[in-house]
Amino acid sequence: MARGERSEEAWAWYSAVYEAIQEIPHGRVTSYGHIARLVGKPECPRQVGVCLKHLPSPSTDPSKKSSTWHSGNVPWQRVLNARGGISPRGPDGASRQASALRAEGVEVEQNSMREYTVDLSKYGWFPDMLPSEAGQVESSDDEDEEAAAYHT
DNA sequence: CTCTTGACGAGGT
DNA sequence: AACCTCGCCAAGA
Repeated sequence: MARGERSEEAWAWYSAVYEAIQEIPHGRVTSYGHIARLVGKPECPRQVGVCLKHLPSPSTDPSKKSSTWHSGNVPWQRVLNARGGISPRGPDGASRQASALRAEGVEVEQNSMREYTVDLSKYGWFPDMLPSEAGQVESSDDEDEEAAAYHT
């Protein structure tokens, strides 16, 4: 199976990841690992990065059919590593992500190693599961981290 | 076709 | 606390 073209399996993986990322509220951030967990592959945070790497640009290319997902409708900038930092990858990539985050009110700091970081305790978004899929919300007693970062 | 490489992360040394 | 290893799996080379 999966020999015709991009296997449907891979497609499904990408879709799930992009959809999960779209669930991240404006002005909040989460980690690759968390997205991986949300889509049922807690051991594959790496693959989440792969998805973003291949995220199409929103570039209005007439010859190209409109991709369902692109950097224009997928808040890729809200995905950071587990430490709340923006991974180095490209020299300009990190700064671009930092700008995008700041543009939506997220405070992005820069440590001595010129690495951008975000305070996860303040902007982190780590629900147990996707709000869209959460049929039941276990209203426990301690869920105040959500309220910690409201008000822009 | 095989081999290496990652927008990562947890666990072990 | 720094560094090493493994898991995972799609893409490039």
